[in-house]
Amino acid sequence: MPRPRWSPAPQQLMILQDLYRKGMRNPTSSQVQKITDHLSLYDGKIQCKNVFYWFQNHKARDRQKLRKELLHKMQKNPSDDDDDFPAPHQPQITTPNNSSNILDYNFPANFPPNLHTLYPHSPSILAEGKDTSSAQMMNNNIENVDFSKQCVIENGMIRTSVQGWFLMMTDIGPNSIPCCSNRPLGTLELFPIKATGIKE
Amino acid sequence: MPRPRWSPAPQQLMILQDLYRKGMRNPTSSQVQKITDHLSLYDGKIQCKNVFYWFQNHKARDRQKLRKELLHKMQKNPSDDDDDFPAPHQPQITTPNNSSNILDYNFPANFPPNLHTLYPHSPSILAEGKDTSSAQMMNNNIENVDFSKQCVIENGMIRTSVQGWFLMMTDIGPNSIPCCSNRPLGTLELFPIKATGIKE
DNA sequence: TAAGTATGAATGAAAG
DNA sequence: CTTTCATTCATACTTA
Repeated sequence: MPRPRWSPAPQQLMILQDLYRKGMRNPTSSQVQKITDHLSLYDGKIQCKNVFYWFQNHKARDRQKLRKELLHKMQKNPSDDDDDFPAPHQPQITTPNNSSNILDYNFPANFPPNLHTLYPHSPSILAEGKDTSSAQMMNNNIENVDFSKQCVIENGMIRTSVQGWFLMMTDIGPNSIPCCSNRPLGTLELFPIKATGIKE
Repeated sequence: MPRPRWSPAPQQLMILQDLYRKGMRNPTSSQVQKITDHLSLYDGKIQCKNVFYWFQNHKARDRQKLRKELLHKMQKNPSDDDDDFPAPHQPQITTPNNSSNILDYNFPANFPPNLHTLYPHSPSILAEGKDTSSAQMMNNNIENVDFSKQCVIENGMIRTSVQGWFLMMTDIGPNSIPCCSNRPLGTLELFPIKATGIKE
């Protein structure tokens, strides 16, 4: 008997959207736990995986949409490729808020992400491989299989190190932005109050 | 309209699951090669990297699931435990094939991994000093547990810092890694299917 | 109801 | 290895 999939209640959706709007992209386990706990006030059947998937999907589709718009823009103004990007996002460092409400979540300094993170492709290189490395062989086609038709993904496990310009903007990791990652979560009460004043 | 990403055929999936169930976790390059070669009988478009990634993901998510279940049982009653992250599959013992094919794989001596493999430092569940990524678990968070040392030993995988990253997997031979060398390699002839001497 | 869409869920691929 | 990204599947919902 497959349980019907979770569907966020309006209140839950508002909270999630607000958190997302505030910059939350990859909530940590504790955050997911607390969010789930809080959202369960509105829907007892919510699970952590729902919150997790919600952020995954929302982020992915937001990015997808952005990518599509960008592509569309670049098709119209091909000459403006580089200038088409908005000005480099200024790191909006918000003052670390030590409020216990999770709705006071402050987005990290590197938010929103630069568009370069959407296409962080680097030219692949070939590398010498040892026959005992299974990872190394991944871009080797087996002999009796022909992949000439499709666009074979040739960049295997080896990538160049030219990544300084896009690595710095990778997102909100637990160990990236100190002001947002090392909160004393053990004593933090993320949902002390009911979510009020949230706008849609 | 090329299919951009490989999707295992049911037969392939059964074979992979069976190998995994038998204890295969980090197949060596030759093993991946043999598996890929064999699975290509069911899907000509399979590549070595597909097999490699399958094991990587399956292992990671299986481990993740184990972690969650363990924490669940240690935190609360497992009475109502249908929530949270789903189990991708349940190990179901199938009739072992005694022919000289893939199913003859014998799992290593250190399999299955006990809980110490997952928590080598006797995790204190309630510790909340550090945030873990939400992808790791959906319901509970564990404190930081460092597997790196053990993983290097156990998997024989190292990382170089040159040119991005690089995976090197040492082949577990009869005289390589002591803790994993008890594998009966003599019966590891996974795919002696081809009657014609291909090579070697 | 069929077609199209929005989105929860899952997983292959890859980055870190 | 862990974590994240991209793609796809599955299904509830919307629309004509």
